[in-house]
Amino acid sequence: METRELRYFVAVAEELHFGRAAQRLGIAQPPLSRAIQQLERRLGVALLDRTSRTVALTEAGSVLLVEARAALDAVDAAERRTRRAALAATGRPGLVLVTKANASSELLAKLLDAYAAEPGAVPVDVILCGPAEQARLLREGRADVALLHRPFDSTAGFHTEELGTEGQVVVLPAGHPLTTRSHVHLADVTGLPGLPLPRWPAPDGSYPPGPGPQVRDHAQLLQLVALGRACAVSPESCRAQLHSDLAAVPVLDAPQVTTVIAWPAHSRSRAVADLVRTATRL
Amino acid sequence: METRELRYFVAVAEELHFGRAAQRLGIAQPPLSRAIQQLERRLGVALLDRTSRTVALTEAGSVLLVEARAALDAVDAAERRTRRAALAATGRPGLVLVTKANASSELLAKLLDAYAAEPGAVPVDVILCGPAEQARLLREGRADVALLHRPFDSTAGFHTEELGTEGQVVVLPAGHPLTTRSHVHLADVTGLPGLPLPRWPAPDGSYPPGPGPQVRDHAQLLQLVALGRACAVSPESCRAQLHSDLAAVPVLDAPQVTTVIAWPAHSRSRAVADLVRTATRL
DNA sequence: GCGGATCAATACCCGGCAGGTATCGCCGAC
DNA sequence: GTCGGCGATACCTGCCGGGTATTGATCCGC
Repeated sequence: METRELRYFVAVAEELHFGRAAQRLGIAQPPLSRAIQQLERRLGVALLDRTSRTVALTEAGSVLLVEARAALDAVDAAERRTRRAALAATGRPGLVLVTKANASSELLAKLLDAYAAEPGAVPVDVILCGPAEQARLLREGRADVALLHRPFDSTAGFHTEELGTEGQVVVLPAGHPLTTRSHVHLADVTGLPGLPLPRWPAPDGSYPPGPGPQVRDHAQLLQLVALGRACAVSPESCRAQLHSDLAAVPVLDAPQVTTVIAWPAHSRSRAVADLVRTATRL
Repeated sequence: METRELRYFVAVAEELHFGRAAQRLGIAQPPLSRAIQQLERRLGVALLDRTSRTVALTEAGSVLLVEARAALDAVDAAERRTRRAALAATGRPGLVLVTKANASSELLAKLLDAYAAEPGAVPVDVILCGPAEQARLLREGRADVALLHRPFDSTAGFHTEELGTEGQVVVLPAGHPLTTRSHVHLADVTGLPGLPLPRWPAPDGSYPPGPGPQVRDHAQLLQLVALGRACAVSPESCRAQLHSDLAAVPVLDAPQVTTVIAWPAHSRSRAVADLVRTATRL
C-alpha cells in the first residue's frame, strides 16, 4: 500500500462523499473512484458500502481508517524528524519540550535548571499547550519530549519515565462553604449547585455535551472558578498558582496524578536521553 | 513521501550498497540511485555519504532509517489488521493472544476460562513465542492482544492494563548449595562458578556477547539449568513448572515483575475490549 | 409518475514517471 | 598503468495516475 492510496482512502472515509473528497485532495472524482477500487481489489476487502447515492464504511473500512491515520502520522513524523535531525547536525541543536500550560511548573523549572547545568546540554524550547495537544505534537515529530499527566493523557506509543505522583484538590471560590473542610470526597464536589465541573475538548477539538462551561486551558478554568461559574478538580501542585480569591481542598478519593516524561519510542537523540536521565534524578 | 521510497531507502541503508539493495528490491541499480536522489532532494537533506567506492549513513539518514522502519511497520500493520477485520466480519471472529511460552500460565488459564464464560465471547487462539517476539507480533497486526512482562518487555506503542506483580526467584539445579537458603540477593547469583546467567536474543535476533549459554525460550533455559550449565532468575510463578531436579530460591532485590495485558493503541475490536475488561477483573 | 438533480462508475485519452539498458567517471587494488 | 567494482548519467519505453466526457442509478419535487 502506498501512502497516496491511504491518503485517498482517509479523505473518502472522512467525507463519505467521493466528489468532496476529490476536491479536498485536489484531483478529479473518477481517478479517486478508481484508486479506491484498486485498493479494495489489492486488499481483497470491501472498504466502503456504496450505493449510487450514499457511501458508508464497512467494518474493515473503519479499521483501515484508524490504522491509515496512524500510518500516515508515522510517515509524516519520519519526514519531520529527519528534517529536524539534519538541522540539528548542521546548525543549532535544540530540544523542544511540550507541556500543559500551568501544570507542573515547579517541576519544569527544576528540570530545566538541572538539565542546563549538565555538561553538553543544548538549548530547550518550551511549548505550552492545551491538554491532549502534547501527545499530538510529540507524535507528529514537532516536539522531542513532553511532560504528560496520567491518567489524563494517554502515553500509548511513547517511552516514559515516572517523575512523581500527587493527589488532587478541588479548587473553589474563596468563601465557599466547602472551603472550611479539611478534605472532601469526589461525591461532595460533583453536582455542586451552580458550580459544575468544566468540559475539556476531546482530542478532535469537539466538546462533549453537558452542563459545565467549555475550557481550553487551566488559566481559563481558574478564572471561571473565581467568577463562581465552575469548580475544578486539579493536581495539588496547582495550589502554587492560586490567587487569594481561590481556595483548594484535598479530594481524598480522586485518582492520583502521575507526571511522566515521555519521548518517541525510536528517539536516537543524545540530548533527549540526557534530559530524561536528568529528570529521573530530580 | 511514498512507502516505495521508504522501502528503497531502508534497503540501501541496510545494505550500504546500491547494487545489492537493488537486487534485494528486484529492480535495477540506476532507478534506485535516482529514487534516493529524489528523496534527498524533496527532503532537502543528505541521507547518505557516498563516494564512488563506499556508502555511509549521515546523521539524518540514520534517523530516517529508524523512523522509516516504524512507518513501514505501521503501514503493514494497517493492511494486516484491515484484512483481519474483514475476515472477522464475514467468518469466524477469533482473537489471537500471544504470550511467552511458560510464563504466567496459571494467570493465562484463569483469563481464558473467565473470558470464555462471558456473554459474546469469541474463540481465542493462543500463540506461545519467545521473549521479545510478542511485541513484534502485536505491532505487525498478527496478534490482537499480548501478555507482556515489565520491565523485560517494552510496552511502548500499546495500551496496557496491569494484571499483577510478583517477585523473582533464582532457579538452580536441585542440590546446589544455595538451595538451602531461604532467600538470596542478586549479588549471590551473578557469577556463580559454572552457572552463568543465560543470554537472550535481542529484538533483531542476535545474541549479545558474554559467557552464558544462548537460549530462545524458558523451557530451553530450564533444561540447561537442570543440566547444571546455567542458572536463571525468573518470576516466581515459574515455580509451578519446575521438575523435581530444579529448585527455586527467592531473590530479594531482583526487580518486581509486572504482568500486563497489552493491545494496539487503535484497537476498535469489541472482543479485545471484553477480554481486557475480563482480565482486569480477575 | 415523471423529469431533473446528484453522485458514483465507466470509457477513453494523455503525459509523466518508474524502470530498463548502455555507458561513463571515479577510485582502489594489483 | 590497467583492470574491476561501483555509483551516476543518458536515454528510451510502457504503465499508470490523472484528466474530460458520459453513463447509470437513485432520490426528490411537483
